[in-house]
Amino acid sequence: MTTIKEVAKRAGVSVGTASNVLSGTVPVSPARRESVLAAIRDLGYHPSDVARSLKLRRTNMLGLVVSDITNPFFAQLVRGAEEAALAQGYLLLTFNTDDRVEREKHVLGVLRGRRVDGVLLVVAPIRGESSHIAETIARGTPVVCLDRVPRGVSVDSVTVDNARAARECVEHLLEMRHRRIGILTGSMLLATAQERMRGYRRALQAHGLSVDPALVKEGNFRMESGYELASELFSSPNRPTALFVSNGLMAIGALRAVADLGLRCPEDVALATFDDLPLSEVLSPPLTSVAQPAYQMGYEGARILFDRIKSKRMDGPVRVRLQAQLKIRQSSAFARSEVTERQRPEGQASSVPMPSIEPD
Amino acid sequence: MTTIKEVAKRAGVSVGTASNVLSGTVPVSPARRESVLAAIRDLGYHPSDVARSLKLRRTNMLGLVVSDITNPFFAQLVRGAEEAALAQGYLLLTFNTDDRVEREKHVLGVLRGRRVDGVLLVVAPIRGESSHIAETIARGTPVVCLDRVPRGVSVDSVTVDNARAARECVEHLLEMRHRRIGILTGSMLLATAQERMRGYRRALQAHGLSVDPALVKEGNFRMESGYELASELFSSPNRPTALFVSNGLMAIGALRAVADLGLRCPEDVALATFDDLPLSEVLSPPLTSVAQPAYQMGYEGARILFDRIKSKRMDGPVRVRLQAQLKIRQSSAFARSEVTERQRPEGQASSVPMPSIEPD
DNA sequence: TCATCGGGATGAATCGATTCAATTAATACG
DNA sequence: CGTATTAATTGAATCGATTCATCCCGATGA
Repeated sequence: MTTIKEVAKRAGVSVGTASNVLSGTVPVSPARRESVLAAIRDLGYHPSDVARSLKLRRTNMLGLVVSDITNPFFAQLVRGAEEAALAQGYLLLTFNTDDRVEREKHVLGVLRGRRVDGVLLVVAPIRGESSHIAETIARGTPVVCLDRVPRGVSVDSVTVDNARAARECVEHLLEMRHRRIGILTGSMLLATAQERMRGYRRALQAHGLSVDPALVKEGNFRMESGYELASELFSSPNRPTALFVSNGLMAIGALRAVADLGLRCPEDVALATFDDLPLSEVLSPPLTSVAQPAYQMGYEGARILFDRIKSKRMDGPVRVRLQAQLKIRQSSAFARSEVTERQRPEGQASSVPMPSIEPD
Repeated sequence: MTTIKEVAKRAGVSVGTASNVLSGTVPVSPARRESVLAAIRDLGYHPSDVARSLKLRRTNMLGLVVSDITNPFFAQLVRGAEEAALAQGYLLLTFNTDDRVEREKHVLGVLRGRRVDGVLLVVAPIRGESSHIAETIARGTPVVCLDRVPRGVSVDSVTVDNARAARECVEHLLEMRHRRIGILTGSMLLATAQERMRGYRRALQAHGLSVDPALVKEGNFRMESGYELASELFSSPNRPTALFVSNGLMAIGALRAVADLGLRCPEDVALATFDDLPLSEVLSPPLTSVAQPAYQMGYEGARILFDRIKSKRMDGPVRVRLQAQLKIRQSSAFARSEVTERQRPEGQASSVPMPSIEPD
């Protein structure tokens, strides 16, 4: 691997001059500049970002810690963060924690060793306070939390207005004349799960209904969990006529449970869910779902992080809250639908354009 | 940020000794070892991997370049690579190229600057030869290609036996009495697409059938492309009775097209596809699909890379070929099915356990 | 008593860049 | 022509680790 010293020697200049040609911050006479550029070309020189990072005490790398990249929601979020990062010349060191705090802590330690300039973090559920995050920030590494805000920590964040979106979604089910509406939540240690639960409760209360504990099931945001909880819920004697699921993977599990129990959706049970998976539209029935701006969340998070990094401000936390969008499809049709299978309107789903994998 | 020099000073020893305590390669007297450890604790010292990388001329980082992480197949592959990497103390710098060669080239340049120890690469389709890959290897950065092998380059690879899997899949459709079987391929610039096409052709030939060009549609492995091509294919006067789709995203598009055309699957048209998405089972109908060992591919690729890195061998390329597994479900039921909707056997799909997101 | 041996410890050199004080060259001005 | 001024260039110090030649000192043996 050739170094700047070799370039300088071949061009017959000092390393300082060679460096100045590279950076362009200090003027260099055309003649020398040319010979340096020629040397670079001849030797196929590429500067070492490692050496540069050491000297500048800045790595131009960000840590990106998510729960699980195979969850389409996080995959989108990662893409958004990547786009923003690359545009600023930053690279992403990506990690999955599978929602395990010990992995999260470990990863934060690793990132410290690597001297990343900042961290984008989707926190794992944890009982008690997250001191390791506060410590990371105190040590001088800015952190921006995405999707979920940890308790007891003052930290920048980009989240979705979960309560509002959940409420809107459940209200839609109420408008569809449902009165017994169940809910599958994620781990109640997570702010997102709590907020979605709150939205559910508010919607019911606004309609003079109260929450029936038998219809509330706490899971862990995974498909298996959705399957199991929905199975329990739907095989109980007086099962709900509609179900609000608080994330996409659980919804898929729930749908599977519905099918396995020989129930039909939406005729026997209506479904509405958080997360608009690319497949929500192709499923049968197409799923009514809350489309979260995952890509934007990653993108915005990275921008906030850059701002922290560049300004070096340590002032009060920036909290950005994005709005989600309810997409009404056929899984939440009227209870005791009057229309038959054949006649049911197809308008809703078909009029929506094909979802694009490519953001923007 | 505290340095080893400060640790040494506080412990009253030389930096050399402090370093020796850290590495443990050189014996240090118990008394000094203790005082160094105490200093480390007091100061909250974490060694800088940047400085260490510079000195050791090794970064313990791998580049991971994939097409698009929102494709569940690649998400799984990334998880496999991450698992293997972390186990060896390596970190992953992850990039998406969206199958654009210019991005691939750019990323390879960036990774060069970062001095990664190796690269895991899912190549983008390209016309002509991929000299940039050969150059990367020649410069001393080992590369392992995953899923797709570039043409004209001698490089390590981990791929799936696409031809065999495709053939098996199409033969299954033939056994289901289909005779007019269409195919949606990916970009024919990709080895994977070619091989799957070959498998399709071989299966037909083995049954005395020849490939009807009107039933062959080339796409780009994306959902939109699957939708468009399937729409064309199925609205033609004498449409196929079955369709073999060469990747999961296109299959979802195709399924959508089938629905939009008012056709039923499998009654009007049977479907079988590459890629066993987590939702394949939940779709209606559950999709017959070729389950690729994506996770394993990432894992194996990383292992091969470590071997190259550590052994520094530059000998002939290692080519690992993994086998895929055909999962027969209801989307490929008998043509002109005698069984009615209600009576159709549910065995196949329901007996399969819930797909796990967690590998292993 | 003196030479030998060896385990520990030291500190300078090194990795490959950036940067800045010092120096040199070029130009302008009186 | 000498000096002040500006512009370009140099080279050494620095970032924070590792490593190795060298040195120190106590123990051992003759």
